[in-house]
Amino acid sequence: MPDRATIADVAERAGVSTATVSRVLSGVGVAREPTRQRVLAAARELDYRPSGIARALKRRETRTLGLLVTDLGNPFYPQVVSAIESAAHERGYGIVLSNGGDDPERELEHLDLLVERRVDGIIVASSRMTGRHAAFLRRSPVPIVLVNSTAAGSGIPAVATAHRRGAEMAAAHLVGLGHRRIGHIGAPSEHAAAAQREAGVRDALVGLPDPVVVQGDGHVEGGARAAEGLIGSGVTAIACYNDLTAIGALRTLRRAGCHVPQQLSVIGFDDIEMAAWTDPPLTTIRQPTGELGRWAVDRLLDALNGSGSNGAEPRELEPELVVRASTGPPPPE
Amino acid sequence: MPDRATIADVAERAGVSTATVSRVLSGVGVAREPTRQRVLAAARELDYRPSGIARALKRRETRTLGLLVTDLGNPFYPQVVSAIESAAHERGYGIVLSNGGDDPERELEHLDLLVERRVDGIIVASSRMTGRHAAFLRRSPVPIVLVNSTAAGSGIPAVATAHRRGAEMAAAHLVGLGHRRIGHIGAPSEHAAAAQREAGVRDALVGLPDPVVVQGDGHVEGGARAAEGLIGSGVTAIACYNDLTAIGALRTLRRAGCHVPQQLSVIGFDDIEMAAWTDPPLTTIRQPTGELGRWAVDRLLDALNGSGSNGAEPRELEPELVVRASTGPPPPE
DNA sequence: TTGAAAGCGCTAACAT
DNA sequence: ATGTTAGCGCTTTCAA
Repeated sequence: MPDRATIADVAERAGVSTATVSRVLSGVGVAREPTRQRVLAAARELDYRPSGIARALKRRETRTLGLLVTDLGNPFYPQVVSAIESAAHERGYGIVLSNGGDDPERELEHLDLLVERRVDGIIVASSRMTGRHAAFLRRSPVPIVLVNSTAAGSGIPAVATAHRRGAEMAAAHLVGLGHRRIGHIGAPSEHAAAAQREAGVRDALVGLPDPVVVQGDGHVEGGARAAEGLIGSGVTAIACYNDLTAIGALRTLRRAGCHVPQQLSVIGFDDIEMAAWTDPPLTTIRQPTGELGRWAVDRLLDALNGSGSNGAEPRELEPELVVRASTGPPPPE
Repeated sequence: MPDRATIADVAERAGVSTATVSRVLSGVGVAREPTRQRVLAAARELDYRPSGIARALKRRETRTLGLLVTDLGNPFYPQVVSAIESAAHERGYGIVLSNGGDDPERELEHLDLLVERRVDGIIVASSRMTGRHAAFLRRSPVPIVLVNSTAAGSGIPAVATAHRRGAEMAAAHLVGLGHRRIGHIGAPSEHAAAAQREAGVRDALVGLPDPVVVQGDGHVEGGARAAEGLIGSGVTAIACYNDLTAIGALRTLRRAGCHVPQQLSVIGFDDIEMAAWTDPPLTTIRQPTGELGRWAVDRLLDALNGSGSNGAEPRELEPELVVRASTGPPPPE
């Protein structure tokens, strides 16, 4: 492959200085029309592509954002990644993807690499958020924003779904259908949203019996196991921590010969794509992934421009109830 | 934020030249131990991180690979992305993610951006591959490798699952169970693997009736619709283009009151995570995503080092039959 | 063993 | 309206 044309090559061919080429191509400053045309022609003929590297070195910004994801295995995250990529792209930013795994050490290493690559900012999308985790994120030499998890008190800006509100909507939906004894399959406390979602369920249950709470693991297996504990507990509906949990619960119930929603209602959280494909299709709370991505990117860019309404409260986005077929009125007594 | 320390700052603090700092930190060349220590200390004290940008400009390589994905909506791709990211990371490369969408125009634009960012090479992961598509990929000024789709005759290196072989394994599994009349739900021909998978099914059916082939769309909806056409066709088993298709088929069959696998067997392809969660859990052909990622990265790096065993045949990787519960013997006559 | 200096390809003052 | 020039932060000859 012949070496790529540089700005000097274009300048020479067009018979102008590199400065002029730069001006014409970046549309900044002015140039007489004939000059402009010559430059454009030369650039085209040489198939010239400006070097983002050289530009980044000069401008001291790469127009690149780091995206650190810990759990691409959860089908919710690809949606978020996709949304973030689109939002960034629209604003002229590229995304360097880092698959953190769940090991903070490894994650620290990834962070370092992102910093060496001189990303302008970093988005961390992860459901789990421990204190240790937050501690080293705070030390980042680059602006960070968290998506869908908050590092309480760390001052790290975050944008998240209104988890508590969403869970309340879920439980309220069940109550509205006539359910009074409600079960909740929760997630371990390192899931940043676990406590809020449980609280939300309780919010909807004022004046009603407390929910029967059992612990899952945020995945299908945990949901399946936890659901066993709920069978015969007298609950007529289960609000699950997330869709994966609900899918597990659905499986257990089916195997136990328990009909959903005739005998028991199940509601999830997230609205991952496959929620529509379960049997019965899952009623759930949709997280606004598109908005989440857009806000995360915008907040980060704000921070870069110093116009940071920084720290402050996490920005909360409203979720939405999606009624499908896994919920219905409780069975008659 | 105070400006990041540069190599000059470190040099000054350690009382040496920048050249020495560079040598010590990149471990190239030699330095007396005391010098080394002083440099290391200075770097640590200043929390120095070399600028990958400046380095890239000098070395003319970014140690970054572009990853162009067209269909993050298909749950198979996150697995591939994850595998590629890990493989690249292990070899010291970062990944710039581009979410192509399915529009070749848009994709071209993404490609351009990757080139401007001076990625060292590009991996394209996409199930669809039209002639037009291949045509512009061939013009890329940067080495490309295709994952799981081949651009026949384009000479673009590719690594893919042995689709034909996999489909044959699927159909052979059904035949082995005693099935003789087999249905196949295919995908539109712009899916690079569609033809091969159909051929594979036929391969396993020598001496048996031809398969009954109906067309899906590679997604759940298409699978569901296509399966309707198969009910009452006399087939006792369905080999599906992929898992999403199979999930759609499962849904249709359940609604039609047709028991799987007692009355009809269903087998998928891909082994996406949720294949294990369907009801019944889906028997399928597992694509070796980890290997796929590793090979793709390695092939690309080979091309970068000129040691390209280039063009040549697409490298084919062996899939694996995963038997779950959606397949069984045909019903007695 | 270490240092001086010349770029890598661009942009942005500053001149003209 | 256009050109000259000084870097951005590194690596890498080449000299000492």
